[in-house]
Amino acid sequence: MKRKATITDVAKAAGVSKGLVSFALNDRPGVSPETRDRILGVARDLDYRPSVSARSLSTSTSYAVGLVIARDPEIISADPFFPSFIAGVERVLLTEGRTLVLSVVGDDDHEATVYRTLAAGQRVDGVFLTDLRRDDPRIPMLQELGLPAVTLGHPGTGQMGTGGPGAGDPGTGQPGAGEANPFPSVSLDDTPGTVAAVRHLLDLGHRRIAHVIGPHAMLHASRRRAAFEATLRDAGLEPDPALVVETDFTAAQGAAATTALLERADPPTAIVFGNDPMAIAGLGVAHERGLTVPGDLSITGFDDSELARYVYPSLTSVRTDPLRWGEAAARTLLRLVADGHAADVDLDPAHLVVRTSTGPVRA
Amino acid sequence: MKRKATITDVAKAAGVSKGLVSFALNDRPGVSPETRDRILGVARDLDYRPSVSARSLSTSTSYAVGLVIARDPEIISADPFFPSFIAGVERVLLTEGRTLVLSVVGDDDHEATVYRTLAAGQRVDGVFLTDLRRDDPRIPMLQELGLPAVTLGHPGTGQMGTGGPGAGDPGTGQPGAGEANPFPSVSLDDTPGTVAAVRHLLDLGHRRIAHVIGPHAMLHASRRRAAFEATLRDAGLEPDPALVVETDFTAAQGAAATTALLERADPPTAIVFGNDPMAIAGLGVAHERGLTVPGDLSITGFDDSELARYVYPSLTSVRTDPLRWGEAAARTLLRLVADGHAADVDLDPAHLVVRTSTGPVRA
DNA sequence: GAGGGTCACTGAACCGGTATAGCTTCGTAC
DNA sequence: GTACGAAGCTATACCGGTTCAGTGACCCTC
Repeated sequence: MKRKATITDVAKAAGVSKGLVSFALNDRPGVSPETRDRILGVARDLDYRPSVSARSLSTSTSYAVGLVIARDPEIISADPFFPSFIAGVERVLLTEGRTLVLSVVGDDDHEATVYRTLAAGQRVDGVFLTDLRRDDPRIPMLQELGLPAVTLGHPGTGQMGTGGPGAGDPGTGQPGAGEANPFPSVSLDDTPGTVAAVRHLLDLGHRRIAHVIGPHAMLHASRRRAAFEATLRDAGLEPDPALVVETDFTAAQGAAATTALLERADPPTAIVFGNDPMAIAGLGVAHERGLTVPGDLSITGFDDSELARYVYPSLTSVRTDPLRWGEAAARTLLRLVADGHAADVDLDPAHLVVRTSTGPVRA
Repeated sequence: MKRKATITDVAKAAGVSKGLVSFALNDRPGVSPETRDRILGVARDLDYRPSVSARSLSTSTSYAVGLVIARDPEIISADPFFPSFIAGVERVLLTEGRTLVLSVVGDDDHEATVYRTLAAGQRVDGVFLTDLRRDDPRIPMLQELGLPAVTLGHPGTGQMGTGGPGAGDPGTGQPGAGEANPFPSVSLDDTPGTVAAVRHLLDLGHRRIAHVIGPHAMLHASRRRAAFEATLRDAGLEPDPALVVETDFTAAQGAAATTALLERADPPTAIVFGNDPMAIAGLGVAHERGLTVPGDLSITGFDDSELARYVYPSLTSVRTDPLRWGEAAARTLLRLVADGHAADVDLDPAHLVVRTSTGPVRA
């Protein structure tokens, strides 16, 4: 293994100053075409690659972006959202020569430390802010740190985009309409998907519909809950709080929630789950108890993971396209870092994919 | 947002030279206890954090390790192995102040480029080598690049550890026993798990057992196949090549393979799947065709993901503990980077977790 | 009380890039 | 024929750490 070529080596070999090599490589004006070609040729011959740390040091740029995931390892592995999202992010970063610095922290305490470390150590130029929480403390913190960020969804209204057509969403409102999002957001409005799922069940005749949601602290959970309840009210039904169960998104809690719901004196005839793993676990519990799906119980998932299509019965789910979400978020973050600003992006809203886990309520 | 404090600020504030500050912070001898305390105090007051790029530049160390995943985004999101593995890696890195640089590349062409870029740009100090392939070209490449690496499993014999007790493994042998692994390996012998799965099915009376495996090019696929076939032979059965189906690890191909197997004139009575998503998809196909599991068909998975416990019927699977694997791999890689060498690690071998997707063959 | 050794500390070089002021050289305008 | 401007290039400072040779001060020893 021979020593790596530095910019000085290239300069010497090309018979110019290293400043000029820098100019040529970053194609800036002030270099004659012939010299530029010669320099580029020499660089190629020497297999020269600029040192990222040296470049970072002089430009105060790290050429990397960060993703901090504050969820239990268990949950991450079960929920296909993040892997897909990351894949989308990578797809963009790769073409731009940036890298992704990933941090998985179990609990929230460490989370703040991680952001501080990333920011202070100049490890990353910007970060993605996922799983937004109510009055998310990370937003002022990142502002104070001066670390650019892109939020997944609007902090004010969860992932609400420009407003789901006709969704209403009277539950969440704009809490503190004054506090605008200081960061660009990339949103995929999941309200229409939730609404469609509930309407679909209503159309099938269901009246006792349960909702198994994610952690209350996460904005999208409360937003989806609001959409869920608003849709019921639109149909003239009063939502029953006892039919809303909060979980941590794991299959284990999805199963437990299903069991609890089915053991009630007046069990629901349909359950809307907050993600696919929980829905699949719910499917298992139903079978276990001798219920048929969708005969005795209809079930819907969320995110439309690959497996949804292949379980039995195939799972009606809400498609959110995390891959595209990751791509859009990455593009927005890179633009923000480069230009100092970037426009909000609204992706195609989530929509319902009807399969065979939902059916008419038993007469 | 005020400017970040540099080592020079600390030095000035403490009234010493910056060299001494560096010594104090990296607690090296040659600093009096009082001075050290004073410096550390000042550093804390100023909320000083060393710049990673500056440090990287002078030490030629990036304080980051890399993981390159060369699988389709689709597959990664379906297969819980990598998320868990990454979570394990993170758990260790976090305590050591290192970060993980992740790269997801769809196809193998880009893979080489990514390694070269990571190495040449001094982006990472070392990498994890996953999904080892037969005569893996990445090994000589990394050697040539001088980039430290840790392999998941032995390149010679797949993930074989010190040899599963009594497993025999006459199929794989040591191909080219001369080519030792230049890198330390962290292995989790999955042969005992495979053997146990097949034995379990044989004990239940199954004779026509199919095997749905991962890509042939990946070492663990061929190793598991060998273990599978050896176990059949031990029982006096001749393996039927038609009952071995190669897939890309996606649920889609798992479903397709199951369909193909069940449409044969002499369908298998049990199927051993290479991962859980495929097994779950297989479960779905069986149900779809009106078969009961395990009455008409027994099914086993691999990796024992969280969902395995919650599908119906609950999935008999082989537990491999990717989380612990990640932790061990990270520790080994850090040691390798720090000391220049590290010992191979053999984790507890995979073992079978029997649930309800396997049962006696129908009389 | 001079020589030797240790300890605490300083100052400057260095890592490999980028940024910029300044120096040639040449062409053109008046 | 001199002045001026621009193009092309060089030299050097700088980013923020680490490393190491060197400098005093102090103690010990004979």
